Amino acid sequence: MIKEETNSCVHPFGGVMAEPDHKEVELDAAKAKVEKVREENEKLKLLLSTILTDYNSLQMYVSNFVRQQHEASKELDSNEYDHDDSGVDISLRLGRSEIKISKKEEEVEKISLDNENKVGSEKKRYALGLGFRIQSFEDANSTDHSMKLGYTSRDVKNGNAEDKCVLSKKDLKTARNEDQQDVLEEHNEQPSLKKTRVCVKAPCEDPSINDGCQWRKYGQKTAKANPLPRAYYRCSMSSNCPVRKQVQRCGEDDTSAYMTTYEGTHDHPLPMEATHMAAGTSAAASLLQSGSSSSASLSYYFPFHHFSVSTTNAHPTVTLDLTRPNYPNHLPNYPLSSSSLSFSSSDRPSMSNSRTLSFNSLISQAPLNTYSHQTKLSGQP
DNA sequence: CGGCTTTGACCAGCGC
DNA sequence: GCGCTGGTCAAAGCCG
Repeated sequence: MIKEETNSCVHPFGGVMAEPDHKEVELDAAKAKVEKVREENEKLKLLLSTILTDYNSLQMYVSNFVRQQHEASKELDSNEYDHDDSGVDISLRLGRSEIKISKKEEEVEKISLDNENKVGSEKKRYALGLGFRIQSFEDANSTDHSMKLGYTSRDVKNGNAEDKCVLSKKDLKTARNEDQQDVLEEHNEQPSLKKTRVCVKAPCEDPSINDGCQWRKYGQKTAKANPLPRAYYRCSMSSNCPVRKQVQRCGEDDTSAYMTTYEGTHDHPLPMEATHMAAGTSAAASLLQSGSSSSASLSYYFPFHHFSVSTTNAHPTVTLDLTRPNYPNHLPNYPLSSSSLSFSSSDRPSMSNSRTLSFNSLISQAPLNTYSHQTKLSGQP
């Protein structure tokens, strides 16, 4: 575009250049025009980027809105049929979000904020992390009661921990387990159920995708079901961060795919890249929240990827399969260059071009080339 | 030297 | 109660 304009400006006066001293004037004029066109070009670029941002935001908003409508109708259904698990409110805290899952949760949060004398309220409200909370609500009074019980037991435990004189390795472990249990209870508030897991199956040459977090390997095992080693990582961005992940090759016949399982809630702010990851997985985990397991409703949330939900072994698990594109039939000619498919509960549209695993691509293969290399599972070829 | 990985040992949960 | 298995620990080694 600029080039054409430039060419057309070379002889702005019809190519007539009678005198040599006019040449400089013409050159200056041409330069000025080029500069002007360049500025316009920049403005257009800026406008385009603004439009793209708006488009992404709008898409995210519509997606959230429709999802909320969907959840509302589901809630109505569940109330009508009075399932066994009615009255159980599952809330998720994944990524940076200020979306209230339900009015009940808002009330609970208000109560908890009051209990903490509103210290660090904003911090908690905007807490980052992969988290999962299951709370039982029968009525407002019982909620209040259960919460008070939770705090009381935790206070007692903390008190015991302070008084306890740790004498042995076993005691150390016990104390650590109690601390972890505290964290678990704090986030789940229902110890009988294990933490929600989000599995991401990614076709990748390297087992360790850079999801924005810093991980420290603390163990490796070969499970019987899968002879290939499974590596255990702990989040090392904070000394007490309870988040863990497991990385395992999916199978001998599928050596290029790795299953990464995330579990727990970060107790520290996450970098931008990790926020994107958490936002993506949050959408996956929100499937559990909706209580839906039908493929139709899952396709509704993830029209471009294969996914599944399981609750085996008391671990509610969402599996996102990035190795298997799942294109919707009703969108046969969906533009490949279309911008983000956002499952995000994040308040920021994803405009990052960092080399991280992202859920923003419509094509499942697309992120594969963007994995960065960190560590390797030993025992692989 | 500090941080990370490796790896054998230990522990708890679960099924029989 | 016992054995199996998955998850975790921690000492040793490696590396920048």
